[in-house]
Amino acid sequence: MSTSEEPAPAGVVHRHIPPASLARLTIYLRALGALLADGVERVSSDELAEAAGVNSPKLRKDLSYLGSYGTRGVGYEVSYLSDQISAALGLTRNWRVAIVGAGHLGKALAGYPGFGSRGFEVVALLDADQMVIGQEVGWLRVSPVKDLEGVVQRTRANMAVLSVPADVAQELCDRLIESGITSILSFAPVVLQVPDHVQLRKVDMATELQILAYHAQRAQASEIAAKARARLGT
Amino acid sequence: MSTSEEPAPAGVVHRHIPPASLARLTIYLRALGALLADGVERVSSDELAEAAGVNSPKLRKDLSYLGSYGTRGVGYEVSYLSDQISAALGLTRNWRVAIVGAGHLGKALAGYPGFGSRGFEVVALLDADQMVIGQEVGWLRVSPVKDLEGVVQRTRANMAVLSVPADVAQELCDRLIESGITSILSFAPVVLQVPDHVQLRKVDMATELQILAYHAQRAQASEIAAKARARLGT
DNA sequence: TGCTGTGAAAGCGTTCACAGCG
DNA sequence: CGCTGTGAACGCTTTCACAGCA
Repeated sequence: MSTSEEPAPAGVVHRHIPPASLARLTIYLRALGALLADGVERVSSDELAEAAGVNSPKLRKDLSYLGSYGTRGVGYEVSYLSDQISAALGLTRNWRVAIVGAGHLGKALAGYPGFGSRGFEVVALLDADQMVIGQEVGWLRVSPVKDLEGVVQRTRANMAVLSVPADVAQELCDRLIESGITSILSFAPVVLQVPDHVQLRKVDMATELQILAYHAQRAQASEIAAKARARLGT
Repeated sequence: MSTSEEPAPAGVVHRHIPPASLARLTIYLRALGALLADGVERVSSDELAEAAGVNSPKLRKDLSYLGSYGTRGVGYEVSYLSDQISAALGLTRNWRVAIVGAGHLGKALAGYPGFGSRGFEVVALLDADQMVIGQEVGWLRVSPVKDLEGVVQRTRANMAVLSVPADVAQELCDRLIESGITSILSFAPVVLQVPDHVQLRKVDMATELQILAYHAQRAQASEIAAKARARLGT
C-alpha cells in the first residue's frame, strides 16, 4: 500500500487520492482536531464517521488510500491519524495566501479563524478602491491591486483567493498567474479560463442557492401532488 | 421525454435531474443571462459549452434531462432555453432568504448582486451582537437573532443562510428548522445534523483551500522528482 | 472477539459515436 | 449538411461482506 510511482523524493508521495475522498479527508481532519481539543486519544471508524457525517465503510475506504494507520480491534490514535492526513494533504508546508478584493467577502476571509491555523497564512490583502487601500484588517494593511505583481513577489504568496466582482475577475486571475500563482480559489460568479498547470477552484453561492431552490420546489410539488391524490382518494 | 411520474399537478415536474448536471445547469443559466444581455438570440451547444467551461456532449446531455428545447441544425434560442432552465430549477417561484449572522460574510451575502435577481430576495438579516443589531445594510435593518422565530414568521422566509461561527451553528440550525425552514445553506465549518426532510448544503473554504494545497504539493513533488531524474540522467 | 482494511459488485456520471431532424 | 438528442460503453464512487490482525 501507499506506494510512490517514481523512486520517491524524500517524502512519500501517495498515488492519487480520488477527488471525492480528498474532499472528505479535510472533514475528517477537522473532526479529529475537535477530538484532539477535547482530549480524546482514540476513535473507532464508527465514531469518527458519525462525527464527520458519513458511514463508516466509506470512511475506512477513504483512509485506506493513505495507508493503514489504524489498529485492528482498537481503532485510530487521534493525533497520529491527524498528522498522517495533514501530511497527505500537504498541510505541513506553509501556504502563503494573497486575498484579492477587500470588500466584505475579502475581509471575512482575511479574518477567517480556521485560516491562520492548519498551514495557511494570509500574507496580503489587495483592493482597487482608494477608500479601502491602506485600511488595517487584522494584522494586514490593504495594498493597491495596481501593484499586485510586486506584492505577490514581496510576500512570496503561493496561493490566491479572488473575492472581486465578476467583471474584473478574469483580468486579475490572468495577472495572478502571470505573477507565478498556480493555485486559485475564486468566489467570483464567472467561468474563469486558466492554463492547465493552474489549479482553479470555485465557490459559487448563486449555484448553491439554486440547487436548494430546485430541491425545495420538488418537495413542494410532490407534497401538492400527495394532497391532490388524497383528495381524489376520499 | 420529460415525463412526469404522477398525473402531474399543473407545472411539469421533471423526473430527477442528476446532482452533477444540476450544478452545471446553474452555470449554463448564468452564461445564457450574459448572452441575453449582449443581445445574442441563438447559441449552438458548442458555443454555450465553451462559455460554461464544459464540453458540448456533456452540455447536451445535461439539457436532455429537461427536454428537447433545441432546433437540430440550428441551436438553442437563448431566452427560451433560459426560461426552461429557470423553470426546471424552480426559480420562477420567489424565494425569501433569511441570513443568520451579520458579520463580514453575512453582509457580503446580503449585498451579493446575483442574489436579488433570479428569484431570490433577502428578507432578513440577523445577528446576536448588540453593536450590529439595528445597523442598516442595504435595504435591511439587522434584527436580533433572539427573535429568530418571530422574524422568520413575519418575513415568511423559506430559505436560510447560516454565516455564523461554528460553535453556535448547530443551535441556530435547529431553531431555523423549528421555525419551519427546510432549505439551509451553511458557511459554518462544522458538520450539521439535520432531519431528512431538510435540505442542507455546505460551503467550506477550509476544505477548498486544503484541496488546492494537496494539488499544489503534488505538482511540486513531481517537479522535484523530474529534476532529480534529469540530474541522474545527465 | 472487535474493529480495521480491502476486493468485488453495484450504482452513477461522463464520454462517444451516431442516429434523427430541420 | 449541421447540430441536436441519446443509447451504449467506459470509468469512477460507493457499498458491502468478510478476510485479516491485535
